[in-house]
Amino acid sequence: MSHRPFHHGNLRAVLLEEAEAVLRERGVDALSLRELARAAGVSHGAPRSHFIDRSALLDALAERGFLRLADEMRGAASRAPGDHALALGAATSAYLRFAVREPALLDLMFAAKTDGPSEAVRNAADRLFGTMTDIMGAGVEAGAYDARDVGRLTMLLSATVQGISALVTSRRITTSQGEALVDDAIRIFLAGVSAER
Amino acid sequence: MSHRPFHHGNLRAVLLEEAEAVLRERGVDALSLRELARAAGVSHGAPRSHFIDRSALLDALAERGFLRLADEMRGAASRAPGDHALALGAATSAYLRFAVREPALLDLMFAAKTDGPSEAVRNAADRLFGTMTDIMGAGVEAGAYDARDVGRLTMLLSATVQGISALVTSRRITTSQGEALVDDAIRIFLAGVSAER
DNA sequence: ACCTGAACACCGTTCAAGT
DNA sequence: ACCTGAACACCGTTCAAGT
Repeated sequence: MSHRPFHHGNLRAVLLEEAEAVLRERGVDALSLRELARAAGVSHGAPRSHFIDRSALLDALAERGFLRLADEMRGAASRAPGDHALALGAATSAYLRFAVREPALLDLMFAAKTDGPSEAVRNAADRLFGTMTDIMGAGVEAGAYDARDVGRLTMLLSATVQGISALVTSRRITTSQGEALVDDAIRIFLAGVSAER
Repeated sequence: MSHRPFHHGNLRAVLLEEAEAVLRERGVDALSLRELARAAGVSHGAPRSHFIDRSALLDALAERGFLRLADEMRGAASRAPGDHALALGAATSAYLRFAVREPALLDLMFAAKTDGPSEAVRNAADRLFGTMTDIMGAGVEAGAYDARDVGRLTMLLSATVQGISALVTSRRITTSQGEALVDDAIRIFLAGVSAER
């Protein structure tokens, strides 16, 4: 049975993987459903069974991007369980590395879509934000700042890391300038909140 | 003479203006050279005389975006010449308003292009950064921080404002949350740098 | 449930030709 | 110098038909 040993039930996964590669190597503009279909060895109409249109594919990519980034940040932070400052640095540094590795994907994740994000994308973005909140929450027990500052500190830090990533991926600054900037931001934020009260 | 009273020497300007409108109302994906040509009443090959290809048009849009944003920030800051904190708040708030007004354009300005920004776009981005540096520089005379902190404070602030804008345009947070966040960021940055030394 | 393949409308890009 | 219009290759999307 199944003279097409490859995609039987996993065409969706194959398309997504290939799409991620194209995105990484040639950018969004080079992403075409028909080309993905050719690469997967199926007819040009086949992707339709898994993605209603091109933007649905882009949404799925953005969704997976958020989930991966959340995982990578959580993983980085967990490798320095005792030291909160170190964990925070590791997590933000993981964000920046993701940005450098997948610039077009990050663009997609924060694209200004006219109708706003789909529910799936929104949920995945919330997952990332939740992960960041968890990481920042650990700073309270470490005595780095007050519990009631966690919310806005998390928002502020995620915005700043995203902004620094945008500067790096758009080639406004180098990766190492970006790294130094992230370190600066964390230090100044922590100094700033404690100086404020 | 000139039975086509409209575009004689200004087709380029007409195309750009129409392109900005399409970008604002329907996003980048809806931007087509052929449609712009139709709207301008010229043949589909005509834009070629002014933009070598679609990405050259996008570059021109990004370039103009940077120049406009720089102007708007400078204008906002100059309306509070005496009070540096007020001027800084006005300038960053102008950034955020630009982001809300032109989300797709801002995306274009910070897009992660595979080959990096063109020279024209890079120069325009430098202009924006120069404007921000000038605005931050005024804080030294006002005694808000040390002259040698201006560089990284400017980088940090521009990254943060860009990141907050991205959160707003991607509908992760509301505009008013974004405004509050910008105010927070400025206050914490200024508290942080002075606490550091 | 998933994929094929024809059909349609639209696009970017090139280029010889006009003015 | 700028614009026209044909030509080409490619695309997204739809849909009846197959398995």
